[in-house]
Amino acid sequence: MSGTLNKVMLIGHLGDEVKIHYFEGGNCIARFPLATNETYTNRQTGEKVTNTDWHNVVVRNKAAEICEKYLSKGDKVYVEGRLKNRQWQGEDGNTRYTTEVHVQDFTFLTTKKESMANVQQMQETSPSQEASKVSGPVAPMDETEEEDDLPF
Amino acid sequence: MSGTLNKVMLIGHLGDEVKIHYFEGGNCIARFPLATNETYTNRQTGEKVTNTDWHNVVVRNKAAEICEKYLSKGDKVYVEGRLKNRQWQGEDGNTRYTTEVHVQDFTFLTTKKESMANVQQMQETSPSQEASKVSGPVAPMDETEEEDDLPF
Amino acid sequence: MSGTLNKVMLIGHLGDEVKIHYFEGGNCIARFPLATNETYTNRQTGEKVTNTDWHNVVVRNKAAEICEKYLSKGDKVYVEGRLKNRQWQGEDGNTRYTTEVHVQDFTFLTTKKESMANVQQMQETSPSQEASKVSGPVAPMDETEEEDDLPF
Amino acid sequence: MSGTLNKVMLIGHLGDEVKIHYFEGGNCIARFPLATNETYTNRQTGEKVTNTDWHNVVVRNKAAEICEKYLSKGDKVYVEGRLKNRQWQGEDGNTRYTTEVHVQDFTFLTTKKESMANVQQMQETSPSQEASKVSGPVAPMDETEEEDDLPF
DNA sequence: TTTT
DNA sequence: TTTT
Repeated sequence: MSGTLNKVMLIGHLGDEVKIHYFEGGNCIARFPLATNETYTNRQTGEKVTNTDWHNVVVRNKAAEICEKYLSKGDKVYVEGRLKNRQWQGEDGNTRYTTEVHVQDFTFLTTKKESMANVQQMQETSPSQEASKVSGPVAPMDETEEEDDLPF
Repeated sequence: MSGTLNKVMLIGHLGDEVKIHYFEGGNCIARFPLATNETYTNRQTGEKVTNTDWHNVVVRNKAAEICEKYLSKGDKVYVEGRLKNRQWQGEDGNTRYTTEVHVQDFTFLTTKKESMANVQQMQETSPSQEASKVSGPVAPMDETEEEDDLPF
Repeated sequence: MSGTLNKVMLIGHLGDEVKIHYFEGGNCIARFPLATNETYTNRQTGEKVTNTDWHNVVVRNKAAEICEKYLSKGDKVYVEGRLKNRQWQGEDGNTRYTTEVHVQDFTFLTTKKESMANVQQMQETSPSQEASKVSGPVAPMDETEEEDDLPF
Repeated sequence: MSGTLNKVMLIGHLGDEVKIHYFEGGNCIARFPLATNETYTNRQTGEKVTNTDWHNVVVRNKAAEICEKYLSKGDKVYVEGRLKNRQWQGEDGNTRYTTEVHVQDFTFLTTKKESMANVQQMQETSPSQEASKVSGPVAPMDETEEEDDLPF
């Protein structure tokens, strides 16, 4: 259902290290701040202005572990996902709202270690996918493999 | 400059009427809430869950006036723009943060009045553009008109 | 791997019915032409010009069957996918190239039958996903169900 | 008008140098091939497969000149634009079709010369824009400057 | 070949 | 607060 679209695409730099948190049962979530910039010239003064926007990026499970392993503060990354509003209780008892970018796909744009070569362009995987992937003899990294030759 | 990307694309329904505010000098800004839905089936219980995300959409100047004129509560619209964090002072004196979607392009997806036929697929125009458009004998609606003089 | 991005997003109308083709083994592929329009005003003559672009849309497997079942000529649809070049042998023996849009996600924008309510916003599913969906007692429609066990 | 969307977003590497062509009247067009990759693991054989897609990128006028000046074979770039079908006459007299990506926005992702720092994240400008920009005391590079202080 |  |  729905007929709606909720899509965010960012290229930016990590403002801090990736923080990962594990839940009971093995799920995990990683978070990091991502900075994007816009630059424009003030028409009155003629001076160049750079403005930074910070985005709360959230990644889950296998993708979270990959980000935690390979991304560092300052790295450039492309992330694609959806906007999600999260509300939480402030210390003063009031409800606060935060907008997060929940990642569905990403690509590292800083090339550092050759070891990370084969983990890029990761897609968020659901638990069912991961299960089947781990159990299979050859675990495909994403969903782009040709499905024609697949035995199910 | 920058080498970064900050892009949001939404298809959703207006949760309320468009509110427009005029500034001295003639600039204006319009705001409306936009709802997107995600639907999934809870694997434990088997029940279908619909979750709604609300987005603070912000439109400026000419585009704002078109939205205010043609969009109503419940209408479906495609908007494209960038994420922008705005901070404001709460009543308790604390700084609060809101994430907004600043619209650069949009398309109406609810077709109601034939009069709106020629205002769709509006692109945000910079002041310089608008100036030249108004002054010219024929005001192009977007940036694609330049191809007229090119032989392909 | 790769550090590249290949993304297409279209909202358009089907120019013809969906044609589906089944392979041995049960895989299938569906194709349909999708029209997008641009409109601009010729600056010389002042006349309004509408230009149509046609896109070769390709969908696979379960998503293909849903499109074939619910989409008809003239319907409006949002599709998201990747550009893919396909080459084929012309009758004259020369190699020809066609660019296709291979769909990863889509949303119906024409609302016709209530029966299609629960098939929209389909994501291309990998074989492993499909397997788990069909075999499981509760078939998740997309990848968002994993959040059930997470406390936020 | 239109209610349609035609959007392409690519991150890839230039497969060749930028070729620019000037028309009478000062307009110009630049072209270059852009490569994107997808990588997947063949589940039968277990071998990793990389597939490259080539895109015909087309840029116009000021943006074309910037690309010609700062982009070289092998550079990584983000381009955003629309799909456009062009037909031409083959040597055998038959009509051939080519799909091009007409760029509306781009960002260099290879950082080479500091001199290019202030030309990135360029947006395609229509002739009217360029005219007004050049004539103004301070020419904004794109449309993101704050419009609040503008006299209309 | 679509749609407004 | 929207929509299906």
